[in-house]
Amino acid sequence: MAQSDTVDRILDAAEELFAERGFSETSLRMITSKAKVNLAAVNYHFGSKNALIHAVFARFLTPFSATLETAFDELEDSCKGKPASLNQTLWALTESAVRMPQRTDKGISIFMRLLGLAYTQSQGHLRKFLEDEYSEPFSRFMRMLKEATPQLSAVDRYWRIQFMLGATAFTMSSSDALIEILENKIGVDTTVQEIAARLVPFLAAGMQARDAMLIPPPGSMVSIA
Amino acid sequence: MAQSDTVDRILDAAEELFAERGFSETSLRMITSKAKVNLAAVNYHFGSKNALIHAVFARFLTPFSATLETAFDELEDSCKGKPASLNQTLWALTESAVRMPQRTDKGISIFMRLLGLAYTQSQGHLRKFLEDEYSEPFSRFMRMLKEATPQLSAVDRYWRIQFMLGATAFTMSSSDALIEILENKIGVDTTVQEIAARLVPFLAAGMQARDAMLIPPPGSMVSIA
DNA sequence: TGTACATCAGTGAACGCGCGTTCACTGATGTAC
DNA sequence: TGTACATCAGTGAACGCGCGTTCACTGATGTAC
Repeated sequence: MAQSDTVDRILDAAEELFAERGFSETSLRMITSKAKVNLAAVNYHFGSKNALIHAVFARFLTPFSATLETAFDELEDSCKGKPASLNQTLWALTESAVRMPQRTDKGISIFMRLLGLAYTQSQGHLRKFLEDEYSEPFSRFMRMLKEATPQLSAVDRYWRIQFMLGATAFTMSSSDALIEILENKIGVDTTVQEIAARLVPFLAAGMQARDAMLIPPPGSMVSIA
Repeated sequence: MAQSDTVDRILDAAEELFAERGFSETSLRMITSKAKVNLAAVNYHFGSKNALIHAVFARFLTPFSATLETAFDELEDSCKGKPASLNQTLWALTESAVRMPQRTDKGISIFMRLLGLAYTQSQGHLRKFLEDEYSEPFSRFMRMLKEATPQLSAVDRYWRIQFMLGATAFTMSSSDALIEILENKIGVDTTVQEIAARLVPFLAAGMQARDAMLIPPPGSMVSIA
């Protein structure tokens, strides 16, 4: 018998369908029929649907977090003790995502979309799994952001980081659809790399915005010039 | 018999559960037992689960788009033919959302979370419903953004608008959770209004970032200073 | 080398369950004459 | 004013369906002696 590829076929099909439709909207029967394997094979190899979801994430997050650690190491080495700049930190993250070896040409957008879903769909078990397995590179990224924005108060930084995560997860998770809309509207074709290249300056500018926080008194907002 | 409030009780329960758990993860049985009405009442009053989802959105979107139209009218009046600034446009939107009469104190975050879900969960019927019913204020907002950022190319503007939508939908849709995390971490309590007040300058700065788009040649990214 | 047994990947069919929806029915209120 | 009928909100129970999971089983390969 040739070395079994059932496990990989299941993971490939699951990854694509989850990214397309979300977790609860994707049934095991969809996955197994796309993967051309027996329905029972999922539970045989993975144990449960939730464990399959974890395996899908582990397959791309484990190499990604290794790549990311290396990129952060190199960045910190090249900075010789001084903290890396905000732009450098964001680029290190972006480049690590974009340069990941991809199984398909849709690789990056599937990857981003899954991350977005993980954040968005309230799957308790998944959140817990990700926290248990991948909190370290995440914490490190947060630490570097903190060092790169010493002018911000902790509260400002917290919210602005959420805004960044939102813009990124949201855009990247719908990148396919957004690229298609732009193609239809203006006839311009776009790669995920180009989106990332536009996103980084937007995020950097937002993070470094002057703290213009002021809540206009009720009623005055519209009329002030 | 007292005037029936079954319809409202169903809408209240559905709104809260949808915001909490998403659409497919919320069953009619959860809704009817929370609303303390008979299971069959949903199909009696609304016809189907999808129609109930539409009704939940219509109940808050219809007054909101009216409020928004008024705010935009006032803003354009006060500008006397000149285009409104980016800040003014964003504030008009934010204020309209924040000032909406709320049924409960959780009103705004439920509202934002539902909008985020509508964008995020791939419910074809819902996207179509929203496009059919509420495309006008959305198009108007887009037009005003275009006039407020004449320096941007159409492509730049398109992507930056997506980044703004992402940051907003994402943050606001998780606002409850994010506020709680901050409370636990730093002991600071936050209102949705304050989040909005921090979000607007972030978005404005991002929209107006210098077009620093450049893709570093592969390999050079980490090492350049 | 031959035989007996163990391991393993995979299968086909069924399980019980919760889902959205339907349907015949009730009982209160409104309307026509 | 009384009676017959229509309308309407709501109900209880059941429907068929797709779901994740389980289980007894097969057949190929590996291992022990």
